[in-house]
Amino acid sequence: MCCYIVGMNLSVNKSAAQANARPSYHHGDLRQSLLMAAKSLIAEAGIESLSLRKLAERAGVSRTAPYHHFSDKNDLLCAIAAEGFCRRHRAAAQAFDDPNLSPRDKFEQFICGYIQFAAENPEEYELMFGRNIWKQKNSTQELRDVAYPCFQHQLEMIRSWQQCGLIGGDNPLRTSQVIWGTVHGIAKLWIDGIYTDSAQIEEVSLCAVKMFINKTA
Amino acid sequence: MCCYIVGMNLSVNKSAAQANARPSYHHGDLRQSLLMAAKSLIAEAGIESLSLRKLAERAGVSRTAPYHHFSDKNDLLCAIAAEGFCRRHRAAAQAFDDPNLSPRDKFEQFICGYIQFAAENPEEYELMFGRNIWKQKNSTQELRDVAYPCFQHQLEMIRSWQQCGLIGGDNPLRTSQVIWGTVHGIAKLWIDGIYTDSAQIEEVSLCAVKMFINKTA
DNA sequence: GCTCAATTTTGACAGTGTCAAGATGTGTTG
DNA sequence: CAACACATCTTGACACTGTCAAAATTGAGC
Repeated sequence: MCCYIVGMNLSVNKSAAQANARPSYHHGDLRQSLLMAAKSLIAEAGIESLSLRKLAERAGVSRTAPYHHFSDKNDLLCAIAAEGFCRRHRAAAQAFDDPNLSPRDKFEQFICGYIQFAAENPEEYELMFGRNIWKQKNSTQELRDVAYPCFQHQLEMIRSWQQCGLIGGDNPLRTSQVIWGTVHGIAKLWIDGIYTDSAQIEEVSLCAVKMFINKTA
Repeated sequence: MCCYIVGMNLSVNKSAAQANARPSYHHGDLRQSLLMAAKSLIAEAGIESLSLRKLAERAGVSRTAPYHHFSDKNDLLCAIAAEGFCRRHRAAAQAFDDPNLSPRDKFEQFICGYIQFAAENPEEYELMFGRNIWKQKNSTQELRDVAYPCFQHQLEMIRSWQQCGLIGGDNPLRTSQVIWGTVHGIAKLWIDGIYTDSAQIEEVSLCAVKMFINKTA
């Protein structure tokens, strides 16, 4: 496989399998390419079927090349998860800071948005909250640096909804854990294929909103 | 490895590695032995580290022997999960049918009992509700036959609590999905190691109970 | 006692993550 | 410009996995 020897002008008529062969020995931005390829592979066939070897092949690189950019398979997964937390965090913060929305609307937006995010990116969500990453000492420092503020933000939102009397519960931390558990559980049950009818996830989300909102409010 | 040749009277002074070697070629009840060994292996080191080969070795049998009792690794896992559903179902039904408990007590018992079951048997719970088993067409008919009545029973309990005005929500199915989601989510977040402080799982459960119960009741 | 089916074994294959050692570039210093 | 150091990439190898095919062993029924 000496595809890196060919000059740029000669690398035109090559087999489709080598379509993504790079012109030079050094890839240039392999780390980013690996992340991209990994995300597309995961979206195509699920996390559990992602192997470093298939990933390397798709990136047009040898089996062990990824090890120079990620110490581990776990390290790679953590990096992808971190990206997911950033995306989700931005979206949640944006809705919460929208001055045109009432607290009630924001709460509904949070619940439905969370579950919708998980439903639209099931494999990525599975990765972000899967046991493989968080169990034991598997989580990278980078991942924790991104994820913890995300969790903290949720806590602050819950606290604000409690303060304006929209939702009940005494201890904000416990309340936050319950509500987070609810959206996480609904998302998980749906993603994992336990809820048989998947079309009504929106209805379930709205039902959760109604059950948490104070009737007196 | 001709350990099955030795007569019963000669099989006394053997190495510790062959402690669980059986006296005859045919095991007798290998299927049950495999289930037992699998459960203990899972409890020891988690599901993901369970391999059929290690399992066979612990059962004192060759690598491929399990394939005559389970068509698949997945088949074995489904069988273990089915056992878990039976246990959980019995416990839940027993509490619900206790005539000495008020509806409120039963509800609290259900929420706390569910989460406690998951917390005490994290690996088994992970197996029962893990994606590997339910995703795609992986679930065995046997597993579904055991699990679906379990889900149905939950729905009926929720419906009864709604009818006596203990909890809100209109559509019983949706309400059931939300509450199930809540306990499942709390359990999962704890099992997967995302809640940092694990000692207060009881408090979280009680907070969930309070948030769902109607204030007017 | 012989046959047959159930059960278990050995052999093999493709796939996985990961380490060690060698090959190939790129940049930096004399 | 030459030589060296270093980052990057490759090949080779190892142990481990699930699973199939073919052979071996055993117990039950005629």
